[in-house]
Amino acid sequence: MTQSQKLTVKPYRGTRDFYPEHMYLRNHMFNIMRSVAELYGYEEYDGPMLENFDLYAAKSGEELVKEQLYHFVDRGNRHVAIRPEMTPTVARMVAARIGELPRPIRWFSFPNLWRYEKPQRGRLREHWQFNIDILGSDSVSADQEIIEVAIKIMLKLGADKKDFCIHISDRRILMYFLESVLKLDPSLSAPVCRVIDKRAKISAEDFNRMLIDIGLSNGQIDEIDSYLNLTGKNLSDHPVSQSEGYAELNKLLEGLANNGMDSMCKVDMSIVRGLDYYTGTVFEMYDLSPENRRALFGGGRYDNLVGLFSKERVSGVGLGMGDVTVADFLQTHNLLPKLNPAASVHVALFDENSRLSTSHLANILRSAGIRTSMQIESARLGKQFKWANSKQIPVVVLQGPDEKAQGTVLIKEMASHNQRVVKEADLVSAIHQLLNLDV
RNA sequence: GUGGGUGUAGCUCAGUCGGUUAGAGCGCCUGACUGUGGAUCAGGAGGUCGAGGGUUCAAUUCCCUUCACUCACCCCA
Repeated sequence: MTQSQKLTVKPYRGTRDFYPEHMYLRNHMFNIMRSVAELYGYEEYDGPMLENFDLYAAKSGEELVKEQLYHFVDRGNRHVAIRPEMTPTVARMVAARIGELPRPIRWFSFPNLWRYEKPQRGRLREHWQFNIDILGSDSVSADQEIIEVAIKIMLKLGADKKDFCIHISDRRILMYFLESVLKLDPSLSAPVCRVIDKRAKISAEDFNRMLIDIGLSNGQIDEIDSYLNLTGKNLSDHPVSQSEGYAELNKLLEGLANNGMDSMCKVDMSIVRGLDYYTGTVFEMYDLSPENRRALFGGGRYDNLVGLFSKERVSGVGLGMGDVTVADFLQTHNLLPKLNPAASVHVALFDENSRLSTSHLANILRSAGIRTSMQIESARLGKQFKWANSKQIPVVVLQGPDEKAQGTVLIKEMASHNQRVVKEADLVSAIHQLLNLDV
């Protein structure tokens, strides 16, 4: 092979390699999410990365299927898709056992998802997403629980209460507003929703012009303005307080306040969300740092996705949290975890003659539960210490001929440069002591 | 899909108004130091200057195309 024929080392466009330091961060985030989910009694599941193409053709947005879905025909002539989202898989799995699963169903997962995007900040072709759902309950308490889990995760990741805010709305209030207050032609509601969704990002002039372009009157635009300015306080005076969604939203806020979560939440009528299948509560979490003002993740209540597969109606509420956006949040707020050394102790190898006894020493440490790496290639001791230093391993153990003859071992603490000689029998306790001091 | 910016060593970047053999810092390897790492010193490896084509006596430099990265849109969570 000539130079020009060498394969590229770059990962496929829009995907990432997770080197150990990246994997460490991903595991850090996911371990915290997992522990909070389990604390609330949720169970972990997973599904295949490949699904029947029809699963997405049925319900996911047209854009998603036409432009962004990875799909192919397999050797058995089946039309197969790589999952772009997890919700259809959850719905399918729940439907398959609809008769036997005790409800509510509390599940979570960490799927990798694929979309044929043009890669850009915060959007890649493959990303991992923490998905958590509660299915089989219509109660707003389920909505509350999902939001609580999200908040607990943020706090456990190290976020301050002032670092983030969950913006909450309810699709039913929005629908009531559009139909009964604004008396909008149903064909206009989708484009109007899209403009409302965008309002935070665009100027008031652009906002008004877009609504005029759609065909709204100035009076209607004023109505929309005052609707979007509603908060929890003045909501009760507005005509939408007649809607079913209003009562539900109130209950949700009451529940959150009861558990001390209300300071991290606020009513925001401009929250719409793109997916068609949301029917009730919708929410998005925002980073409050000026450097990273954007939605971190979102979710909401979707009624009857399970109905695609089953006669039975099962509603659910859930959220998806992407690894990319959460990592951005941690970085913005200086919350990235310190990389843990791969081993606590490195056992140096004096020379080839001491290989067997050195290997035995290393195994004594491992039996005691101490993470221990051992020198493989014999090399100059300076090189071995240098290696341990570059891997930030805090302790190096060495048994040369002198120590061997006396039944002792040399222990060196790298940070302080201190070293001492202990009896072989005291090795484990001496290491334990050192490592505890370190922490 | 649309528009802007950027591609030079593993990384961060200089440089070339077109002209011998393309540089620095950091990192890596070797040695000074055959029982000890963060310092110092010396040396070394590593580049078809993103790729292809064009203009020219001569292209890393100018032109075209293409690919990749990146930002903003579009779209979407």
